[in-house]
Amino acid sequence: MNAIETPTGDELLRVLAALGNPHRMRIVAALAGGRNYVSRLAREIGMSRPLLHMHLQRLEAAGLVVGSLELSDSGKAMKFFEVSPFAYALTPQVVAEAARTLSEPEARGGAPVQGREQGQGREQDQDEKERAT
Amino acid sequence: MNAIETPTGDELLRVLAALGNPHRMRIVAALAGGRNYVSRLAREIGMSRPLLHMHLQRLEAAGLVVGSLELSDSGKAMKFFEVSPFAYALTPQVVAEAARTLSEPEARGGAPVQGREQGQGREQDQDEKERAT
DNA sequence: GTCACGTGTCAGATTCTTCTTACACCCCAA
DNA sequence: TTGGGGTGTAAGAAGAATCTGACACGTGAC
Repeated sequence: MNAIETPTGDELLRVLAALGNPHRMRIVAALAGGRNYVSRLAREIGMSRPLLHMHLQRLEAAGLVVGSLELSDSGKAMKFFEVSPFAYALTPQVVAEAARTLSEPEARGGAPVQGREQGQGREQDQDEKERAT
Repeated sequence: MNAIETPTGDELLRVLAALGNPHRMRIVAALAGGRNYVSRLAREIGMSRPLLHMHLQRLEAAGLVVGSLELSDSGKAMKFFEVSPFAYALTPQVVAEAARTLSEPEARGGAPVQGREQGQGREQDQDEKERAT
């Protein structure tokens, strides 16, 4: 199901913000060449593990990669990551459509729940005379 | 010429970072509905003009909108903006391809030149033992 | 037990982005 | 000259993102 569909505003926003970072682009690129576990990936791309961990969280929250904790043959728990086959089209129309379903800042940054909370319909309507000299 | 092509790493990065912001998504959405000039657009989407100016700069630097200073019939100089017909495909392969041509942080943030500086071929190769306790 | 290698997470410093406020300039109308 | 509406930009505050270093835990090999 990697057909190109219309994402919600928050989803597209998460995807774009996640991919709009050079480190995360490199991470996705590295994982596109095959799955890998965190420590090894950190070594390969020259990044500290805590940092990589954070970036992977962001990518996973955006649905761009998926991680699974597996047991190696030697009994060590290793977290493998791989890219999910995402496919987004980026055009003015798509952006315009997505922008209509953008939620408020609090709802976005607050809790990364995937349950849709209803749009509050709050549009901006004040006529903002900010030039008050 | 809005055919879907392979962007350079820096270009794609600028596009994604530019679009990965709720305000800028709304700006693109508003401009997708027709061209507009800065002050009016600021009033319509409820944003201060200096702030909108900054966001528009970012969008223009990413090539997503184009602005042109025009003279109104009453002689006032007005800066009109409109969306450029961009079209990017966002898939792991595209990201992987783009990531190979990512330049260094200084070159990215430093000067937004569009002249292509040749890829320096610097891959990460050091084996980074960051665990030095 | 100790070491090597895997996992995760937290606190704090640093750096980047965002946003407001204030200023300067131009043109036309009253 | 004053006022309204357009433009642009710069300084500094506020906030968010990034990054490091240190900690805690688990397992297999020596």
